[in-house]
Amino acid sequence: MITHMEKYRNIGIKLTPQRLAILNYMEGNKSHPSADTIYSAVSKKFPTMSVATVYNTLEALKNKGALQELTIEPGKKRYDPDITSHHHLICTECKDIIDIFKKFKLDLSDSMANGFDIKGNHIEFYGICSKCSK
Amino acid sequence: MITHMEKYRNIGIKLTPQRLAILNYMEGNKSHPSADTIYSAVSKKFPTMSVATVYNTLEALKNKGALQELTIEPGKKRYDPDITSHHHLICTECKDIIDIFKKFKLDLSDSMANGFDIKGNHIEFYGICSKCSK
DNA sequence: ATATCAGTTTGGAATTATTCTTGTCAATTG
DNA sequence: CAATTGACAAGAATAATTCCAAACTGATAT
Repeated sequence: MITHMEKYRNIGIKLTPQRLAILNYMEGNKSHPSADTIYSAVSKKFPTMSVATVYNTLEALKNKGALQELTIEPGKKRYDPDITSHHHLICTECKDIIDIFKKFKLDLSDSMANGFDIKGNHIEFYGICSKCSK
Repeated sequence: MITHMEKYRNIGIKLTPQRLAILNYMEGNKSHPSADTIYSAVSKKFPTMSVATVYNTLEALKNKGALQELTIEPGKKRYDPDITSHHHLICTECKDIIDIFKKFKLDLSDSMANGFDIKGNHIEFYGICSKCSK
């Protein structure tokens, strides 16, 4: 059985209490929080932590493939601990984001790819959520 | 025949030299520039223009449907004068963006839509462009 | 168990992108 | 022509993020 600690060690970066706190906060988190939201939450239990640590940790975890950065809301990055390829449905009013796990066929012809080595794709569906449409 | 001026008048905002300069810069522009890039370019011919005017104009043009705002590169918005629905292929190295005009079937079941009133979608393909892969 | 050191944290300054405010001017209206 | 409105410039203010230098610490090798 793999414990949290073992799993976290496999990420390949030095474990510190601050990083553990961020990892625990992100574990299973479906709210796609921004750095600021993460900082607010984690610094409650860790009052001396600086925002720089949050940014450093998120960048390190992204580079190790432990989470993904979402470029969905203008002006800020958001983070998702689910690193499997999936898509997102975004409310243009409240910026709420929900996950879409359906697979789509998205082949580009060579001529369209224009010499690109294509690594992946991401679909954003946008609309108005039920709360905001009331 | 519709002249530029007539076409621009149809946008529905008051035309000013500054706005014309921005419209002319964006006309047919495939480079998906940021506000800063637009400011740099347009202020060469219009040295007294302020960044606020660029932001105001881009916001106004977006609201009038004369261009679209792209949330693709973290940390800054980019703008596209092509308002038809299309997708983008982004180089993760140099942030170059090229247009993809192919149509894809992207239906979501009602259960996945989760009460959302879906208005549209946008696919970003990402990869490494030929220049950067060298 | 301890020393070592590369990697990490902190707090604040700096930077970047964007928005806001204020005074001014130009165009339109009455 | 006076009043109103809309737009502009310049710079201040804000928000998100990055950078920096000094102090600290987890992991590894002794």
